[in-house]
Amino acid sequence: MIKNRLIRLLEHAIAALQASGDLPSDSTLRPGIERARDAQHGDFASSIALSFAKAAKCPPRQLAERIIQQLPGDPLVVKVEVAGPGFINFFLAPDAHTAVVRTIHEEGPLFGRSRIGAGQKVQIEFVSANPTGPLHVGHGRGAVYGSVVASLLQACGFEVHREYYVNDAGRQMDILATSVWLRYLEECGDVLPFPSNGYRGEYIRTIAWDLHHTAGDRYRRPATDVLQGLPSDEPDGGDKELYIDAMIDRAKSLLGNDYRLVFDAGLTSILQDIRDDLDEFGVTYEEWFSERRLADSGAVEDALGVLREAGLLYQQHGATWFASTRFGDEKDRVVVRENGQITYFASDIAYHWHKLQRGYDQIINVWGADHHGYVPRVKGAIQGLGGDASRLHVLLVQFAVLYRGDEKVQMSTRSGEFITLRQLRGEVGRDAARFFYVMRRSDQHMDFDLKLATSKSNENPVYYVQYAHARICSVFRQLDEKGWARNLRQGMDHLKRLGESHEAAVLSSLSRYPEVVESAALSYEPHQLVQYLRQLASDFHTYYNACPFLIDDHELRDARLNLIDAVRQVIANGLDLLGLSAPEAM
RNA sequence: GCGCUUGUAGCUCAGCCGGAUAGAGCAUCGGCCUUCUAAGCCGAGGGUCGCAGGUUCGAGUCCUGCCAGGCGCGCCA
Repeated sequence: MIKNRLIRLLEHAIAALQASGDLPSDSTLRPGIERARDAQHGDFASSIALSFAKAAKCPPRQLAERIIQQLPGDPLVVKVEVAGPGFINFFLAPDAHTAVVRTIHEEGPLFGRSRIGAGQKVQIEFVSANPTGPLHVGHGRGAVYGSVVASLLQACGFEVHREYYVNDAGRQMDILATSVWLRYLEECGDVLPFPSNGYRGEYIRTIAWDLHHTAGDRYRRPATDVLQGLPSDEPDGGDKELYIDAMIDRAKSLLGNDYRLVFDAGLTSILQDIRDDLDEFGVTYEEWFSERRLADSGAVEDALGVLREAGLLYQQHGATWFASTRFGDEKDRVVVRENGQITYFASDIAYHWHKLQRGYDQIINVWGADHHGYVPRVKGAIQGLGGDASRLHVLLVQFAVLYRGDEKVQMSTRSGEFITLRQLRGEVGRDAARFFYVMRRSDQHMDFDLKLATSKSNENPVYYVQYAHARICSVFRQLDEKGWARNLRQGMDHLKRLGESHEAAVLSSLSRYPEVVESAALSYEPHQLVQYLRQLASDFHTYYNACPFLIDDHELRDARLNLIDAVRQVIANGLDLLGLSAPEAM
């Protein structure tokens, strides 16, 4: 990267000034350099003289002059000047601008990838929705965001392990199993009241129907036994939580060993649906990590044992507490309830302990933003377990609010009426859905306009980038139809003829790509890549309208074809990282 | 009430480690298809960067207060 090359030149100059005593040697400022916004300011600009001026006790412009005097020569740099209050502007040689075309051609799909993360292992957990129902649109954003962050890190050389934590243990799953069983009994012909706290979705009936279809009446129990002696449910003035818990116990006692089979029927059906759904959405994992298997391995007891030995657990009111306030949490948290059951948090402690033992350099959790209050206790748990909490990065994803034009699409999980991710994909398509989910910063609220995402018009930003790719492919088809062929070598030999301002803009954008991938990856911000691709596409469309490519001057023609082929390659590489297709025709 | 977070053009949003004249898309208005795909391009209008202080060579960016929105404050998951 030319940027790093310039930084090294500056570092050299700073070191020289420090050696001669013109700069204090204890200053640790790294030379900052950025792309000039205005072409009049050259290609790159550094404000280092401005930030160093005070420490050097020297006016900024004068300091800038001294730094320039100490800069080593570089064939790619044709001019360096002081401008404004003390900026150092770098002007690059024409060869430095066009070299990227050659590089892109040589590296092809690998262009933009780097090795900065080489040797580092990253675990990233995302989505991890409870397998109690199909994924809805709220899960979609985290799914795309997590998968793109993973791709970006991988492109930077990190060894990435994608993981879905399957909450296949715990009370919610018991509620699911019981809901399936009650619907199953209805299939058997028994009319029973359905718990107000049960899962009412239509998919439960489907699972129950399948179960009845394959197992007949095997799991049927007399209705009187099912209902006898239960507390009253909420509509009858009772407590819905107590009622559902009693119903769960009833299911377990009446079904005995069969309970597990009903439970697994619900679990495997829903989990398979989720896997298929994500797969079709371009979201894949190295591992589906089972909470139940973790619990069965005794990991919870082990992890709590570690905390106990560290003196971080105590008993109060019959429950076991973790002293998370010692690590900055607002209050201590229960890990084992009075009734002896472990909490979700205890299970999560065990899971994170397991992650720690696997030796990752970074542990990334993608969570819905409503879980932000949960972060301190998990970080506390990691510290309590003797781990390094700075290795845990919790990336919060805000919910997307759905609109259809100006109309807000109401979402209600309670009633079981929500738009599923599958419905969204069906309505707007995979590419548009993915694009919309990552086009904005994920830690901020976003409005997702279904009408806009569905439109196949110029209103839809998805097609803008893809269209640039298709247009370039079309140019090469036209080249064929004219009976011409691109002379790659000749084009590379005449890159210097790319002197139009539009060509300069395209070249500049192309050379930024590796910087963007690196920045987007290290800051976990896929939207940077989206913004970049829109800019590159814009540069190309402008160029396309201003300059013809298929011209008689074959030297210039080949140079231009090489340039737009480089654009095509970079757009394809970028779309690939986003999990989007790069159509050759639209 | 406490904690976290957001406030940038009519709307949706970018804005890099604090840098030079705050940007894009949509919407509005006006142009460009006998020539490589008009899902495109060119141009115009549109801003007290929520408000008030502070930090400094320099603040949309950092700090404090206030106003407004969102989220979180279970022996739920």
